[in-house]
Amino acid sequence: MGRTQPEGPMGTASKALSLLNYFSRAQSQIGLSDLARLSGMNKATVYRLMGELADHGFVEQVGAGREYRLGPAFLRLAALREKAVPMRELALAELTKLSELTGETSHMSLLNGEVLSNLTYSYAHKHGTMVMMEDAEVLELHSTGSGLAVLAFSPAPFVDAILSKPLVARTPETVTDPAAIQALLPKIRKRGMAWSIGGYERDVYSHAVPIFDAGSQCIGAMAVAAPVSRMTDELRATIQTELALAARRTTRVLGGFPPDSFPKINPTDSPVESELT
Amino acid sequence: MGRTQPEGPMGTASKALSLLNYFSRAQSQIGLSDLARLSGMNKATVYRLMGELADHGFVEQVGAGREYRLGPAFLRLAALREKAVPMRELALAELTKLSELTGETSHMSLLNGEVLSNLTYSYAHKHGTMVMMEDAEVLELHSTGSGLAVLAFSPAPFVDAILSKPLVARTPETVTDPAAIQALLPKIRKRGMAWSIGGYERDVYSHAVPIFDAGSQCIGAMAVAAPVSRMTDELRATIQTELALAARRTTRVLGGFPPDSFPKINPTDSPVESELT
DNA sequence: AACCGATGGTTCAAATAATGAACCGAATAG
DNA sequence: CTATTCGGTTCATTATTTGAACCATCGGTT
Repeated sequence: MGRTQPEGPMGTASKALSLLNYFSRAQSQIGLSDLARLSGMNKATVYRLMGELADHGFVEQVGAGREYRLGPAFLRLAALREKAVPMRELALAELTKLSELTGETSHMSLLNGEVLSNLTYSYAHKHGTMVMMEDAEVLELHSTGSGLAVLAFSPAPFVDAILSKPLVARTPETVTDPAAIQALLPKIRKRGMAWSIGGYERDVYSHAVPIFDAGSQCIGAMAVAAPVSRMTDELRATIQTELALAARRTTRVLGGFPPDSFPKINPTDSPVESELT
Repeated sequence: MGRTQPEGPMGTASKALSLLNYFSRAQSQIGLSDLARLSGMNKATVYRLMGELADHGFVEQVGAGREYRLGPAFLRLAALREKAVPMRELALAELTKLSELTGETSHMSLLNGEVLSNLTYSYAHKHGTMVMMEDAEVLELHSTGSGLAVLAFSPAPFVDAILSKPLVARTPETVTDPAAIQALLPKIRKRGMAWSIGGYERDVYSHAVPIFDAGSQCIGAMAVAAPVSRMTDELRATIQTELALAARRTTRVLGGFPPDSFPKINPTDSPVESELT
């Protein structure tokens, strides 16, 4: 997936595909004029491109306003992808174990352009409260544990590009100073794990470990998210141990390899206190 | 989805998207040259288009042969589609009930170009044997109950186009004579339900009812598939009654409407014997 | 080793397809 | 009734796509 976006003029196919990125959980239907405005393309161009997307079932038009929404073709293609590369299934198996062992919500997300999107998750049913997740939920790179884990193991130009944009504060705890975030990354690299305490959702204490592909590129992260109020030294130790193991198994089972620089797991390591505050 | 394919020259975006259609359960990885041959496009064109698809995560290259396979973007987009239009979830709810009531495998598939692709399915666990299904399994229109149900409620030009192509016999029971199939369609239209006995898999007795969208276009079918050996008058009656009800509810809950010509369900209708033999 | 026929990838002039300002008719708002 | 919106359409201008030919590399055969 592309850490290769702004390369000269976009091809026509790319323009069509990029239109799909404006659909989200929050905005599932978009009209022609809106789409033209959002994309900065000419209305006629958008009209023709969306027509082509519609011919293939990638979008469909609905209702009186003739608004567009994502089409049914994705269900078929996602099933084919999952059959060829059962990422979701394999990740879910690890997450299920991880949630049982830790008693907390675990999830895995994939890098998609400049954000992470949630691939799948697993709840524990040990407590009356738990951190909630959603399919295809978007996680920002700068404000989440998973995002920091990914940043720490991504190429410097990519990191710089992300951190040079305005960083929105999701909570009062969110770190929005690029320099402060850059300073965190070496620690994360050394530990092979990132933390975030209340940076995304106020009361969520999150640990995250990067996941790598066959070329040792970081493609996403596996994470455990617990309520801040429930975090103890013991829980932290359990999460850190089990998450590291689960993430390593996941990278392996997906056919990937951690980079040589990635720290080896040592079971006798003492749990690490947060270094984010 | 498109019953609108062969309209003059394809746009560039369409060419790119059509490349995705060569990936299937059987062929999940395709090399550049193969793809060029399959599509009839120039190798350089395919190379550039696949590069654009790869930039957006729609395909990825893998291994030594640099072969392409479908990318992770579909997982995200499918999740967004399902969130916006929970077809799969709603259909599965109906299928689960349907399988419980009938004791047999039920499934739903969507029209995708000139074939049906399976959306989801539900097994009953009443018997030791059952008809097996798979996600994104492809069903031909001429040789399956679901396909006949769709044909019977599709525009004549579309039906003619399908039946004018060579019809492969999946089993000795498959009807491959276009005229014979055309003759079946009025009966299916009258009953609002199609049958297929051993036409696709040797020992499968299948009933199918079309599903319609908001414009009363047929978009797919819901079906119950039982082993031929298990079919009795009683089971047939149960399947016909429950399938008709489930399909009607499904069309409704998806926001669709049967066309005016579609037969109303009358609970006192006597079960129908097969008219396919 | 030399050769063959594959493969993935690249080039550049020629040909084609994409583009966008302006325009429509319809629906809505003031 | 006027003024904006909307989705959709047109067509001369323009910029992009195209494809034959070209590499370099790989694996098998002779």
